Amino acid sequence: MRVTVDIVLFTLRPDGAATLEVLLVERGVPPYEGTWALPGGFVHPDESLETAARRELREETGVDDVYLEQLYSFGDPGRDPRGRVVTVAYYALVSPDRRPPEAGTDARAARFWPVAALPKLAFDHAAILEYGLGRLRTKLEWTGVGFELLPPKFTLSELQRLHEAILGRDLDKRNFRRWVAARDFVVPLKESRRTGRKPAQLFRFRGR
Amino acid sequence: MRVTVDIVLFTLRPDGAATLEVLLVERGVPPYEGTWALPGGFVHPDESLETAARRELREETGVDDVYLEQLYSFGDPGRDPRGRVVTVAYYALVSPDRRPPEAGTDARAARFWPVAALPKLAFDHAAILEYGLGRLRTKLEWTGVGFELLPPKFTLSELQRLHEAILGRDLDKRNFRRWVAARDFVVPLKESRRTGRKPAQLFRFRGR
DNA sequence: CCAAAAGTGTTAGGAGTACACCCATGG
DNA sequence: CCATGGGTGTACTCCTAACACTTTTGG
Repeated sequence: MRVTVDIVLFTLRPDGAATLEVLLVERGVPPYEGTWALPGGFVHPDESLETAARRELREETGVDDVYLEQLYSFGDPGRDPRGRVVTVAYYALVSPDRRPPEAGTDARAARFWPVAALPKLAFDHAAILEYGLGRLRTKLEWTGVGFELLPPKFTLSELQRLHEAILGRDLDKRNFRRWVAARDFVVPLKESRRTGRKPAQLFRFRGR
Repeated sequence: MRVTVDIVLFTLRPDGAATLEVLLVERGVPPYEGTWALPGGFVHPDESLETAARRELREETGVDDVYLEQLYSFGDPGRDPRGRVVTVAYYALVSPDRRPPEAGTDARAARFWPVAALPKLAFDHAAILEYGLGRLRTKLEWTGVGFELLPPKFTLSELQRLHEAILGRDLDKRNFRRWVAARDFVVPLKESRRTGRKPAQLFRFRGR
């Protein structure tokens, strides 16, 4: 019986609308050659599960240094045509100001896809992705997770658009700002962003 | 690389104080022969993870038909002296009116232990148990889970003692009853329990 | 001066918490 | 009649949700 890790890595494209995207790789080897899949692969005998997840992410996509959390394990017989494979799924968050992913080992291509318009996925990866999305939403409501998806300096409007993108609904500006202020997630900086309009106060996360 | 399942099975001893207990087996085979451990074992090639968890529970302890939910996967190298073993942990809940567990395959003994007074555990099972306990507590606060720990008919006081046992603190009787009523978790029955004192209204779960 | 995004307060309803007394029964 | 656990209401606080206008800047 073999064990793999698969990673559902979310990012946010800061294109005004702030669309939520997931990192996928186009498989370069059978099975499912040419099909898009979550990055992942077999766990080595001497590494922990989380280490394996980080290594696979780096090898297959060049993405490094991410927030990572274990999600769920999927192990139905028949989920992998190569035989019995149990996968431990992780979810990860990266800010969009990182260099774009590059295809690595066993991958023909690596890129982000908007969660609203995904290609057909290999194995049971559609189910894994769906599970990750659900977790991301609940995490966001109970804890402050989500900050990892933004660049180090950001405006409150950007933070709000992030939450709206993940939750899939609009939020009230004043209530959202009160909510953020009540926790103390963010620290105001001495800078503001001079966009074409009224300048916006910049913030960073508290902690790190 | 091999895959096991381990089950953290909670029950409630209805001894007035309502103590929370966990099912453990005394290992009858190496490694850790003679040490107490969570029930569990290797996943067969043709069964799902959850099926494996149910089978192991039945084989090792005679316990059947339980509420079961996946908890977390533990896979650090070195956690099992037999080599690299990844375990998928489940947590389970049973009502206390079931017949007592019986030692089965590979188990010298099987019994419940109060979570407040546990023996030394094999492998990394102490960490797994601790994780399960944490999950049980948070589940209880956000959802109505916990009902599975009671017999089919129960009084509100019994339900309250259950919550107190799991949360580890006392709850206000009136507030607790209002909380239960606000969700609609329970349905009143036409019976009451004639205990030595004022009879108590019996309830069952909605949608059992 | 206009377009565009930033920023800001008040009110109403719901949920949780603290708190004390009467009731029904069996012995 | 008394000991025991069953059962009930109110007031306060806090969090959430609804809702609209003014400010600053670049062009």
